[in-house]
Amino acid sequence: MNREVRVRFAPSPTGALHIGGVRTALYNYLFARKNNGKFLLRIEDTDQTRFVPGAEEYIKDALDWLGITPDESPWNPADCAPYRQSERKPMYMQYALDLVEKGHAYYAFDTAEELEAMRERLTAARVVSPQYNSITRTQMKNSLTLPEDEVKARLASGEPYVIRIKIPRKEEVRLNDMIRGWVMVHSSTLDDKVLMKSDGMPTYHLANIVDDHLMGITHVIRGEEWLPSAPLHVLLYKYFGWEDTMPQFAHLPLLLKPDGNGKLSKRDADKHGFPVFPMDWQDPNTGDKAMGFREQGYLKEALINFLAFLGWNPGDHREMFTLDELVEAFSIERIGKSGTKFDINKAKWYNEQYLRAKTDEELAVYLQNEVAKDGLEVDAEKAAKIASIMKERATFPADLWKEGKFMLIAPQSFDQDVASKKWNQDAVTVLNSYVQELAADTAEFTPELAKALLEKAAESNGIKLGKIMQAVRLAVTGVGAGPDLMAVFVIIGKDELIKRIQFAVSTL
RNA sequence: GGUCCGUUCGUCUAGGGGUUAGGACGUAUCCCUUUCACGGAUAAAACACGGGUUCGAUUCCCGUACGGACUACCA
Repeated sequence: MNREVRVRFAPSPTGALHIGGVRTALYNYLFARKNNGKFLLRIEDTDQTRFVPGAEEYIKDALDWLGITPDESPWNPADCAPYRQSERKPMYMQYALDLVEKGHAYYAFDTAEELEAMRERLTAARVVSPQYNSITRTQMKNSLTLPEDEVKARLASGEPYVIRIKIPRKEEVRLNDMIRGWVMVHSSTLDDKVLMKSDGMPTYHLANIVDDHLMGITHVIRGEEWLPSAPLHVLLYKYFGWEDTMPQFAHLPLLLKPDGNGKLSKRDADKHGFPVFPMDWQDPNTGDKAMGFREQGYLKEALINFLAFLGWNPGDHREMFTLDELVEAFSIERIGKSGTKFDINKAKWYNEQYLRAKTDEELAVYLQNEVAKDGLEVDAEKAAKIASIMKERATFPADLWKEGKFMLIAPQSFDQDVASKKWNQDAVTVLNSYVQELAADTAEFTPELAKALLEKAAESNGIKLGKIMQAVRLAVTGVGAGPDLMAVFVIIGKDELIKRIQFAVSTL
């Protein structure tokens, strides 16, 4: 059967969207575009206790920023609206009830205390994995053990209850994961998961299957943390009678900590000083702040390219890919199986590549913004010139200004190390001559002219230029390293240049 | 503990029964150069271990070890 490819990204709005979630969204987007299908966003907010204001908007903004905007979502709904599970609440119960009728699910009235007591009892009896399953359910309060009359009475009285799936005692459950191949699990290791919670909301397991079915989802591309519950999902498709249209599963390798082991977390961000969220975020409840890639100066092109390569590769030696090129090259077959450590250095490298690829005019805008933050101004033309000589040594747009402040601000002090090694009488002599040459010349000030005049000043004193270049740089910029000096001279202008040299000579 | 998943340079990975095991980031050295950077070149650096199958395994199979995920009325 040939259905239109439809995939979904289904985050839970419980905080900032983790970078691993962004990668999942990206892969879904790429797969949808590659196959001329649709990419939908569904908000999985069935846990009302974990609602965090602003989290939903954060998800939307992050995807928009990166250019992986869903075709269907709460903000641009289509045929499958609504796209928020909380708004779909009324439609889940009928499906749960359908399962109860078919004998694949049942009511359970156990309280939290009773469940806890059961687990303790089993643990004491040294049962390896205490769970609500085909054995233990016979000792609990549910519609399988209670008389029919009592079940009806309890339901009628409004007593809280949940609906649990009735996992078969012995059955081999198998699924063919697109990344991992056949995965087989015996039903005896599964437990009777809650499908409908006592607050009337479905759990993830139920809502996920019902919505994917109703929304015509053809492929479920999600993180590996879902693999253990996938057999349960397969069983649900079977019990609903939706096997024919059951989506194909693809469980993505996890994003791991850069050091040691384990899943990448916010703690790693704090520890290593790099972001694990796409954008800045402040939790409205706790006040906790987290930095974002965007605010740290990562370009969206770089983040996308970096993320795409965390677990996937094109099979050749190409490294640089635009979003469109990724769409063209993407395939699930080329996604790896093993977990991926998060290496921020690679992200920085990508950032440098994309930064240098930007035009001077684009970069000038970034630079002007940074300059403005310091209460200064620079016109677009000059900003572009600064950008052109600074971008080769910048990782982030902010570096253009951070590393190039001397372009607009005369040095008030000088690097002592360089001064002690390179500053000498020869340098002073040449610089004094240079000032005279500069003052006397009336031609248009160009890098070539600046160089010619400097050479003249050195030669007339019988001093080799190479001997005093570092000192000249120090005098004008205050530091011993930076872009081509003659280009710097022209940008700061002849008058300012003379002033700086005079200040340096009288100070050093 | 149980279930499931995984394991090629420090990191991301290509490859696949016979290869000098390839690329990228990072690291080191050299070249370019007025410095730094960019760029170019070179180098060090990997098939977890043990069995089996085979003429031959890094590649296929089985174990072991190690790592990870899951094990809620959270997703």
